[in-house]
Amino acid sequence: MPELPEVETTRRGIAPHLEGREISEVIVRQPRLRVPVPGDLVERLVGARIGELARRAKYLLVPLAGGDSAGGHLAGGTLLWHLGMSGSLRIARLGELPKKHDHIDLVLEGGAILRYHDPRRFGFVDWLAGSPEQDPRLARLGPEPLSDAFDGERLFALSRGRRVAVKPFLMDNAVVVGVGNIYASEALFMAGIDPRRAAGRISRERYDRLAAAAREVLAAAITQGGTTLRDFVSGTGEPGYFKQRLNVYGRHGEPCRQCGAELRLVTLGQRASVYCPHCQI
DNA sequence: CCCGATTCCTGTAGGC
DNA sequence: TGCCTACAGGAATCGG
Repeated sequence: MPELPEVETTRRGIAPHLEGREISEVIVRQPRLRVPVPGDLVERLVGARIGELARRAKYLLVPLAGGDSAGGHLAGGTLLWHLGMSGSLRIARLGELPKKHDHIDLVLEGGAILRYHDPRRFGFVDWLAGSPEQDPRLARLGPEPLSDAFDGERLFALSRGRRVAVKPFLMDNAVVVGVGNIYASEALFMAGIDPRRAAGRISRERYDRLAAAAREVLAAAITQGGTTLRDFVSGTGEPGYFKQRLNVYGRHGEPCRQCGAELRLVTLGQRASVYCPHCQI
């Protein structure tokens, strides 16, 4: 499911096919996504030229400018795209027939198609008129986990007095963005921290380890093209290969790769959480 | 403010 | 080409 590494893998995969190209046609087969597809999306996009793709948290940002044949009065703004938990964006060839759950196509000049597939429809695409950072969905987000603004000091400072378990704390987008269930589980294993531990009762030193672990696991996952559990494919249609590197996520009942103890499953913040009762304290 | 619960959706797994 | 239920989850939202 798309977390930060999967969105980043998608951005890198589709960017060379999109940037600088004009959108010649837009096909919306299913407008009922998590957020309804804007009624004027097609007229906003047709004729627009795509700028440099960016990512903020798990959002993909597609800036639009007026194209040569647009007339121009509607061109501009930014697409805000979220892949939800089963969404993928990939490049399809002109003439490749859509399959079930292929909800949106952006047909580009030159014949490539950006195709959005999302069986569970938890994702969405929205159009923003102004600065993306002023959108309420982006305005209150914490720092990027791979930026200098994310470190053990921040985790320590924000967690004082908090009784919530450290795992949902790490998954809180106001604390740090982009860390979903998979990578929170893996980072806590790497740092040797019990996911059930109250966030406010973890030392500064251990938060330094946790921040470093989160950074490391996310960077490694990006290198591997993300994690494919079921649906995820990159912008070029490839699965991600980080699944084979997972130490705890989805492995409850199996032996810990470090110590051999049986991995345990608990629920924290309404999310399945797997941990090693021996290595994580 | 803090925290837990609920909601959206559909494919898959597991029990019978 | 068996039916039924539980579960997966990002993030907005609500209630205590």
